[in-house]
Amino acid sequence: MKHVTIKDVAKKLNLAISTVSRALNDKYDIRKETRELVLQTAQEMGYSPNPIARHLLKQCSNQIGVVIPEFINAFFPEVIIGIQEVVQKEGYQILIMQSYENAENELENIKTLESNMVDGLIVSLTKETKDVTYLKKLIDNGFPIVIFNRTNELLKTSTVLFDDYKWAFFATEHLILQGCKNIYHFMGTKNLTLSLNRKQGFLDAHKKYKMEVLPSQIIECGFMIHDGEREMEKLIQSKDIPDAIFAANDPSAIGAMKALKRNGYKIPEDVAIVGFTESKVADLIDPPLTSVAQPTNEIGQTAARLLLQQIRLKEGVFVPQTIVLNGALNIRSSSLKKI
Amino acid sequence: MKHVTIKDVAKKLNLAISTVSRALNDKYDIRKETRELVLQTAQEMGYSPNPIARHLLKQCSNQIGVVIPEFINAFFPEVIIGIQEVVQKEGYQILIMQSYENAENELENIKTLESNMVDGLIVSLTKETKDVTYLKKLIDNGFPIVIFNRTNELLKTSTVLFDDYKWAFFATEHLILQGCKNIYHFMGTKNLTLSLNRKQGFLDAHKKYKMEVLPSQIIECGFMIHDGEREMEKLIQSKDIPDAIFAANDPSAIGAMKALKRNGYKIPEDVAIVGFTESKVADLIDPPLTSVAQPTNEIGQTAARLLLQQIRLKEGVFVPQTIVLNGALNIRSSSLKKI
DNA sequence: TTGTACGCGTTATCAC
DNA sequence: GTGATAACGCGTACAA
Repeated sequence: MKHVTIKDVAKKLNLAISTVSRALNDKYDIRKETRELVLQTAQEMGYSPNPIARHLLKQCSNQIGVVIPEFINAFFPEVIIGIQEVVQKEGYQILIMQSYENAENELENIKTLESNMVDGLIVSLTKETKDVTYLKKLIDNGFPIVIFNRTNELLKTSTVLFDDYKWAFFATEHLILQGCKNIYHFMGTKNLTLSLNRKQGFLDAHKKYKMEVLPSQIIECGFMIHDGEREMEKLIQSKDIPDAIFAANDPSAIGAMKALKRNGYKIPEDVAIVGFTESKVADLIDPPLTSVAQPTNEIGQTAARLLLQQIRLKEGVFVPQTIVLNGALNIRSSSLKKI
Repeated sequence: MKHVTIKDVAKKLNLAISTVSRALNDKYDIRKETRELVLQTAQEMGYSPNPIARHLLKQCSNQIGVVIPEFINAFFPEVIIGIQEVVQKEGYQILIMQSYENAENELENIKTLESNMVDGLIVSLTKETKDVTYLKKLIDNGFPIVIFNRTNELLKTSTVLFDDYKWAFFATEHLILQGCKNIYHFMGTKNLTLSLNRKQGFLDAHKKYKMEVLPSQIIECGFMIHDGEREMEKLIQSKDIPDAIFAANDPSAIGAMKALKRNGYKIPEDVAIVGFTESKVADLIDPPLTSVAQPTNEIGQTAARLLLQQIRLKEGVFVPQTIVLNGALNIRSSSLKKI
């Protein structure tokens, strides 16, 4: 697997390395004939430039690293497609690493990408990430980083967020207006800002209608189907059945539905369900799931644009921007008590 | 974002670069005290080795590239998790690139990873990939590559496959035994071997029961929900309604279900449905979908093991292995005509 | 035990 | 226009 190098081409043509380099890069003054000769023989010999060498010299790579917690749920893959749509046009490529919702993997992924000289990083934190000192250090040193959705208050850099508070409020209000009196919230892990915002929306909707919320109505849950299933099963075992559940995302809502159906409860008659982060299957499952839709593609595109902007800033002063995107509540039968 | 280099450390300690290098790599004879001094100051200065420089020198990177067609469907992400479980233990990291089911992107991804000096590649082809000359050239040059699931007959390298033929046969037989007389097959694109194998299983099951298959019963379809939806909608428009559908994967089966339900057809009474490549939502949708389960995690692990084996082979003779994994048919109500 | 010098593949800055 | 050379950061054979 010997790679053909610029040197090989130079030797073959009895030219200096620098001449070949110039021909290849179409630089400075170079005689047309020599350039075309070089180009042609390079082609024939199967030469392709070695980006590694170029990175070492230029200290940049035209590559962007993307670090996400998981890609089992459709959310992150969809965001990545948005990212790719933007950066590809500008000649950048993305390298994706997933952390498997594990903070150690995340740190290692970030270090790997950084030392591979990506020009910038787009990150969404693991549900377990508590210590962000390394990321903070990178940001403080001026390394271009954009965070989306799952962030941490300590990270002062450009961020793309969803209006979690507002839509959690609306989702909860919708359940209240359906006549639900005992709504439980399956919240995400506490170290994520989005979990806190969604919880706050849940609380404030109750406050608006002067309804009290007991601590037992808020259950810290994971983001996967089995998490929702497990928590719901626990409730069922202890005969503690709410009349509605507002889950922090669709998979945990779907898990709750699984457990409820298995135990003979009817949705929405016995328990109404609302999810978050509209998934492709929301309207396929039985019953179709009411959910808050996030603009996944737009999140990716926005994050990518902010990052490219930051990368190209060079010497100017970098002012972090936070962009909050809007969504929609797709109401389906999982939450409609009366028709 | 100035990186601390080995040179900086050397200068600070008034040592030669090579001494520092040796201390860091714990090589040869080096005085304990100097080594510890170097280690400590390197730590203090925040030194971390530059992998790019190391790649250039060593011509290898301890990184493995993974190129997949898409990750909207759960299949590929699950395979990647299997890959990661194996390679991480051996000190390798994976860089993931997705081709968006586009052959051009795929080629570019492969080239990027190769020239970034990944030590090997794990690839599953795009549904559109017809020209595999570049991959073939890499393989012929001895570059370690493992293909899984979506392959092409020209690629003579280690491959991890699913027994598509057998399980397509069983899935079809199941429908026949349910009394279906007019089964349609939504097949994958023709250039993928797996599509041909699944089709052949479909045909041979009919042959076993002496049932004829008309060309119109086989419809080339994509792998996404909207593909199945579109093809089913076409059939409905032309009043050409089968009594069963065997789809080449779950999403296209789900798409077909969507179109059928929207048009008032009952599943399985009017049309029975069987999917392929068990997805997480198969038993959540309405009605639960019968599907062939593939061992996604095992596919990933096996591919990773074959690749590591090939990478470490060094000078030995490489003998490509093809490993065919087994699955299961999960029968649910979408295909049960009588209970 | 430590320092010197070279090379990995490029590009850029000099001379000529 | 073209050639020689330094540099990017690291590892290592060789000299000291």
